[in-house]
Amino acid sequence: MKPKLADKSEGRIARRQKRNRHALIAAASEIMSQKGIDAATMLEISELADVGAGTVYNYFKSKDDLAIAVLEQLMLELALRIEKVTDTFTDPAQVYAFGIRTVIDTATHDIRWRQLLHRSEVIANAIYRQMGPFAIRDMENATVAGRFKVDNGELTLKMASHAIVGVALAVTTDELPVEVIDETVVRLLCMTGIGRAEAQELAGRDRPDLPR
Amino acid sequence: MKPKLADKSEGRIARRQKRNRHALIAAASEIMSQKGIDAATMLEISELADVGAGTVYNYFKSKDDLAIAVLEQLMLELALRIEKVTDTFTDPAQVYAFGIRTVIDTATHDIRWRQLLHRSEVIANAIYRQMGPFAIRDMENATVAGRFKVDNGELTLKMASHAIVGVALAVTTDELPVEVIDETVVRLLCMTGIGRAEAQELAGRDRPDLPR
DNA sequence: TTCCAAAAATGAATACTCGTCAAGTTTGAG
DNA sequence: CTCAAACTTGACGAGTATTCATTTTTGGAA
Repeated sequence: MKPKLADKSEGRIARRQKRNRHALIAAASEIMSQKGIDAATMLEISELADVGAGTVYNYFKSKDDLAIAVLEQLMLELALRIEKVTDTFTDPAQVYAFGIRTVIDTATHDIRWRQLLHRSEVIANAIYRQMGPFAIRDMENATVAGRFKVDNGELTLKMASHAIVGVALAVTTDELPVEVIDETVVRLLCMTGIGRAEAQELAGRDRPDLPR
Repeated sequence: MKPKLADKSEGRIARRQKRNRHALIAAASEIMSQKGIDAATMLEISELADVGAGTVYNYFKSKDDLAIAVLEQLMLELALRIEKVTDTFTDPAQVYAFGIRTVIDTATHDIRWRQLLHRSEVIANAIYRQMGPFAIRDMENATVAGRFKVDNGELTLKMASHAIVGVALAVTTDELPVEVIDETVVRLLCMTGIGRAEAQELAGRDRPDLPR
């Protein structure tokens, strides 16, 4: 800690560490998506990432910590992809609606997400934390524009993220039919204070494809 | 399985089995509430229930199965206590509102629930399954009475139960202040198709104490 | 280039767990 | 009393997350 490193060297270390961290998250993502978080073992993950078993703990406090990192990365990627598309939208309410819809669609259809839904509070939290900055901004914009009436964005998003995970879980386990997704989106939009008719119109609009 | 037992004897066996089952659920409830579901060990539980370690598996398929039984019992008790009070209500919408409110209050304030919230999908499912018959009946009654506009009670309850757990978890971890509970109830009522003003009035009504 | 202390990586060892199962015990009808 | 079915038991197998003493790597200083 004494010898301060020059810029170049600091970059080197940081880069290698970032490589390991990345490799670990990628490996964990791969295995956890396939077998579920609980069934994935730290040994498997470290082997796929090509590091020693103990090395994982230089980067993550625990298995749960690693799972959280995996889910937050997954969510951040999705949030950024959504951002790429919605920055052309003129109606801020539509931006929020598109976000909600895309998250629940992805959670329901993307195979990689299915296994992860069984740790609801972790994935709901990842949605809350990563989508938060975007979603709350959208809700505020839509409120200013007179479309929504949201006075507590954090609460609205907290409720929405958990509800989304709950419905996605019910759909993937065939407890509820996929058709409920449409209605779910409408209900979540209603929670923002917009009228039901407007919510249905919003939810029914054409949605552009996501990039990548 | 061949020799059919007489009524008296059947009662004896059944009673002993019921005792064991009850003791196991009570012990698991005690320990899981204190240390959390994951940290509770099957050995501890079997010792507190005063049965052999292997005996637990004669009554429950797995630790998760036992946890589910614990949570469902906890929820059923609450549902019945709610039922005791609300059968005097004349407005079916108020019955639903009272139920929602009581569940979120209990989840937030009862120490026994705190640790259990960390397995969101399990507890949300317990709420869904045990409150379901009551809550969905109330929503239908309220819809017939013209107070609510619910066409899919299962979906509404699924969303509500997960949202409740999410908010309760956020409140117990100080992520959100307890004050959000009022607004949460209003929002969940809004999801039933009732207007916001009516929802606020409903949520603001005096609530009788629970029995026991 | 060589040296060295600090940082990082390693994987064998630790400490525990869930769930199984062969052996023993209880049950109640005959 | 006898016996077979049903239940109970706790030691044990199979595996796991995490730790830690040891080895390897790193990058500035001489």
